[in-house]
Amino acid sequence: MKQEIGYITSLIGDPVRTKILWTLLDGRAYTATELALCADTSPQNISMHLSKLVQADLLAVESQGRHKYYRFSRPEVAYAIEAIGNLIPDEKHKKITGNTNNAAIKHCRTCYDHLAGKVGVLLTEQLIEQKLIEPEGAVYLVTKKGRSFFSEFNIDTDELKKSRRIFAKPCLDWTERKPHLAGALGAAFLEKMLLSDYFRKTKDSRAIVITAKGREQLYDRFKIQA
Amino acid sequence: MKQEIGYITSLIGDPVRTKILWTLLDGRAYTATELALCADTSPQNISMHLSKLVQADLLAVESQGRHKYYRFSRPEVAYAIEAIGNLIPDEKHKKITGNTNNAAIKHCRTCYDHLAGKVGVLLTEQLIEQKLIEPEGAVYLVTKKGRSFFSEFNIDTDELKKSRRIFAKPCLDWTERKPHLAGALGAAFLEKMLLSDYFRKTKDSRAIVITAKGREQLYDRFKIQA
DNA sequence: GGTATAGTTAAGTGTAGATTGAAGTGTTAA
DNA sequence: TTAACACTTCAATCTACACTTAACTATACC
Repeated sequence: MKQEIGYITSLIGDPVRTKILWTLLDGRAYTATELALCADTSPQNISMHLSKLVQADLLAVESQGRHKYYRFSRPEVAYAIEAIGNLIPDEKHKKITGNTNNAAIKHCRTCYDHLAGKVGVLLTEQLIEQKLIEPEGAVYLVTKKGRSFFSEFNIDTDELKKSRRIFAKPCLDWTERKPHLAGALGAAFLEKMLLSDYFRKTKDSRAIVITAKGREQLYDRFKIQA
Repeated sequence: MKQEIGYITSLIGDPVRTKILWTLLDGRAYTATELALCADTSPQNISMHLSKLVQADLLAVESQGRHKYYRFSRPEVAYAIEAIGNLIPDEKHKKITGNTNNAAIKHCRTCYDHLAGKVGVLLTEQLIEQKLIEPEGAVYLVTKKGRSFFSEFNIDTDELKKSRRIFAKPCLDWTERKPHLAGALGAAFLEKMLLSDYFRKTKDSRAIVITAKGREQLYDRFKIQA
């Protein structure tokens, strides 16, 4: 039973669970009650749904005091949800989540734990253009020039490669339909840019706002007018 | 309603519809009754499910006489289903579809309309190794050497590029977890290899058998012992 | 200690939507 | 021109499983 796709699809298929997964796509860990709010349902109900998702190894839990934090158990889950997002009938992507601020989310957002949207795609294209990373098969390699670039952000690429997680790979952007940088490097890069206050996360959305500082840097380094 | 993921996930979530989608993953077009057999349900029921999938633009229909042939409306649907396949709990992939011939399907199969499985991945690696195609961003480019290679198979790569479909891209293999060649080129390549009788499709499975001729060619050209 | 908050578990209920049965349209082939 | 076949449509039925109500455990903080 557990080894069939039907098991996975039926899990993903429930509207409440879909909302949970869609919410977690911003890469943050959420508590059960936060998710209950997002999915607009009761604590008991969300608890039931979450336990099913954990049992199927789609989500992982971590207890912190009386809170329980839920997040994706592995990046493939996020990739699959994104792939499903790609199937949403086009029609100019009118209502993306039923929310309103779709312009912002198309422009600049997180995809699991890395940068996506128009800005994410442009940035990735520039990293390649400037020969900081280069595509090789279905992954990206970091060039010598790239290694020193990332070290400016306190990212030790050699150290990152040691992690179990895939180092750097393209992830298809569901609004731009072009690839953006994902994997351990993509995650680290976004993390450092958030730390450097180039970007700031928004409260209840995957949208990300670009700070004045970030705007300046994006233009100076990459000629991106964000 | 139609512009939300919940709409898509709930469609994919039904067990009968999942079976339909999983079956169509071999790239063939199936009639309604064939699909009813695969999904082990009644004609009326399959008709209802199919019409929902068509309405959502996940499937396309073509009438031929009194038959109706169903297939994926676009490659992204197949990619999404494959991405979900990647989420099946590992445990050595014991029961892949509930069928028995899992060894064959892991070794050599179709993924939508191109070659996948161990052989598909090895072949793709060799195409890169021999500099017939080269990765560039999230797509593959065909080298000059590659152009003449494919023309041996009566594939006019320049002509192929004119189609709306993405020319050549890596697709993550859900058994090998490595990329294999997809897109218009991947589809054309498999088509020609089937025509040349290197491979033959099997009746009710995505598994593909390698002919003696194919085995020879794979070794001679690519040093692949299949 | 006591009280508030976070989350879980168990039993009973309700309903969306899959399934079935019966009757229909259009197509093929004898 | 009849019969068999491929598929659809429309009610009627059935049922899995999400949701609720209620009682419970565990942690936090005063």
